[in-house]
Amino acid sequence: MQELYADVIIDISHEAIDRAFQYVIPEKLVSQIRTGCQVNIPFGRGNTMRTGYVIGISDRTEYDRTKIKTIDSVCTEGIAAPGRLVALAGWIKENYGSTMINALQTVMPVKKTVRSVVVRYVALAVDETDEIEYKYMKRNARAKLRLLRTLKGENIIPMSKVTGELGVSSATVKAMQEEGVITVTEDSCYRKVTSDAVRKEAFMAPDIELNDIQMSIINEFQDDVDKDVHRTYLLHGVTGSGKTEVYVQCIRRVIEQGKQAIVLIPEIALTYQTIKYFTRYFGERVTVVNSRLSSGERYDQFERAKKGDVDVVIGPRSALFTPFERLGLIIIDEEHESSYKSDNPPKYHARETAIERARLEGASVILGSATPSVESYKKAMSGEFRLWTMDERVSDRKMADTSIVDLREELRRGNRSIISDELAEDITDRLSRHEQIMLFINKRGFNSFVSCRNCGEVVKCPHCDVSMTKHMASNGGKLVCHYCGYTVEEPSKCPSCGSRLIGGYGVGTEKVEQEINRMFPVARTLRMDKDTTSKKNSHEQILESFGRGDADILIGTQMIVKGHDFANVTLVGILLADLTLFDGDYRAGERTFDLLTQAAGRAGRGDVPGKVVIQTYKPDNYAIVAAANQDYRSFYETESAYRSFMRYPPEWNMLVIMAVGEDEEQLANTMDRMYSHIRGNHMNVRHLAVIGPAEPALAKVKDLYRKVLYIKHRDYQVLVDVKNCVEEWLRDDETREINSGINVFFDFNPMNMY
DNA sequence: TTTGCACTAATT
DNA sequence: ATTAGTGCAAAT
Repeated sequence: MQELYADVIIDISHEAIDRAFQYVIPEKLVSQIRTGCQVNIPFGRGNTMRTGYVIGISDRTEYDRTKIKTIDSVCTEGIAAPGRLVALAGWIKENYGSTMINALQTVMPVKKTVRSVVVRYVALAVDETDEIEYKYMKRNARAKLRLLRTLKGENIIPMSKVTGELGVSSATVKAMQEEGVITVTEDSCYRKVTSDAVRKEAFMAPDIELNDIQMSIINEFQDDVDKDVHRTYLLHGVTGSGKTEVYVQCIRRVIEQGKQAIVLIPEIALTYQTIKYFTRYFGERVTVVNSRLSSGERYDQFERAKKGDVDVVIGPRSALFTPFERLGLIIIDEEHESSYKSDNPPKYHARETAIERARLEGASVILGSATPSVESYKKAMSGEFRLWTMDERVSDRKMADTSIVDLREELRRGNRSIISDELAEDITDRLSRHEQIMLFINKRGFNSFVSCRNCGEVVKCPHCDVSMTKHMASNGGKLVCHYCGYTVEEPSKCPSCGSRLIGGYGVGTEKVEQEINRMFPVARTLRMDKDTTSKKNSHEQILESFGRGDADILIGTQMIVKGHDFANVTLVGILLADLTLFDGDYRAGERTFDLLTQAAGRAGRGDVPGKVVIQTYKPDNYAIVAAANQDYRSFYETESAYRSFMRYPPEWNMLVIMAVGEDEEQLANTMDRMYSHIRGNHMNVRHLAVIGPAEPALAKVKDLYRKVLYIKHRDYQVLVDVKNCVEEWLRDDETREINSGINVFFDFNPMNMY
């Protein structure tokens, strides 16, 4: 019989061995070992027993057979949840393309980094040091002596100082520890994640009366839960229709069954408000993970979850991997958000991954959005997802009035400013009534580019092949690259032809603020974009300040649209709705629709009806018109027809293979070879489109050249086959030599075009 | 020549 | 992370 081999990731947190090692699977263990198993294996020169995770099984060796050792045993009390998470990691690796290590690290609660939080201290273990000091001097044990003398003066010092400043190796410390001269102590700290203020409101939820739609949805969910039926539900609810209340009630049903729930929300929505809402219902049985937690703190939360100390975990994408023992429900709020797609490998989508995890563990999934992704809505239409629709606002509040302003018309009338006459009039009106205004423009900076009117040259970043954005500083203009952060002083004459006719074009948030201050000197303005929110908490501070009424007008990029709700905002101005339309990728229409719908949803949440002014050069565009009418269905019909006509997702699937390298010529060579290899291996696959190699819109970032191949096919699995084929080709020794220094990434159904 | 120490390289 | 092997300098 053919001998089988297992790829094992050793449970040691060190970069150099953070890869798979092959082991022989002994015959008697063949039946027990599968991907995700935890095994004991001999490792290293001393063959010390260690644990590891089986991440793959194959029948061929990729290493000298005589040097392959044998698996000792299987860990029987295999921790169930992480075991399944390894299987999930395997699924991620297969479907999104990455190394297993990357996939494992994404999925597993990272022990590696938790170590960094454990602080180790070194202290003297003996009272009398003279004798030992003399002994070390005699033996010329310089490192030991150094440590001993330092300890004499300071009693206790952190390990980092010993290995760093003092230059004493860990081996020496260990030796001294064994001699009994010193002791090493570990100190790990647990920290509370939710603030005291939030905890004070635990279990204080008011009894909200549910409306009929909410009731029927919850009842249906209850029925399914009782029958142990697990599905994916798409909750399509307009802003203010009470989606969160539905989430809470569904979570309750799941907890009653003794199961746990994960709630995913976009990072930007992870605010004090959201946490408070859930804490009111679930008290200290709910916990929060977010990127501001150190990985150690996150590990603590994961451990609490695993032990069963909490029932609900709220967090961004990464919270999906909370190791609950009995997972019952995964909720993804604002499921259309692009932040659910990871932007580094493995580029997994949390929505699809959540559905897979739910399948593996027998749980349900609820996807919620006011503007569902075309992908999800299509599945809801086909019956793959159960569709729940809530199209009424909870307390009968009216939708805002919307007005589309044609900027071409405005220009013809001679208004060259950023603010149309209609919007200006509305602003004046709201200011006089002491109501608040939000102005939205999806570009930060002052001018979006700087060009020369003499020679037409646009100033580009020397590292990135992108035009540079002009920002205003106290000491004049600066040009900033939004991709790598490279900054230069604004040139006074054209760097290419020397002409003085050089100037900035295109409007950003800074320019808008200046213009507003000029037109409405009495108005107090606040600006919110990546530049004003770089500091910790500044995001919340700006929103809170605006909520208190410290300013009349809030100007910002999309982050203001996804922020809080303000009762006093009665006017929302979208200054240039088509900015997102010109992004040039197939999701541009969807992104525009989402942004506009959300922006419109900001107006008129209080008692006063709101108004939305959408300024655009394309007043007839379907996404803009549909958003103005708050008509999701009509948007979906048009968008979905366009997607299938153009062979884009979700009708078709798409794989982008990107290669990155310093040497442009070598890169081109690699991509040509890759193209031929794919073609050669998929000759019999009908309707497989292989496009490229092409230059992406950003052909160079941070001095690294990029080239892409686009692969399209109806069947996702075909794309996975292509990916596997390329991966195998990359592993080949001959190819590896030619491709050295080039990195290849895969992106399935990308969220941004390359 | 022996011994203890610091450092390196490799892990299937 | 662990450890066998290496070279070095002091001790015998």
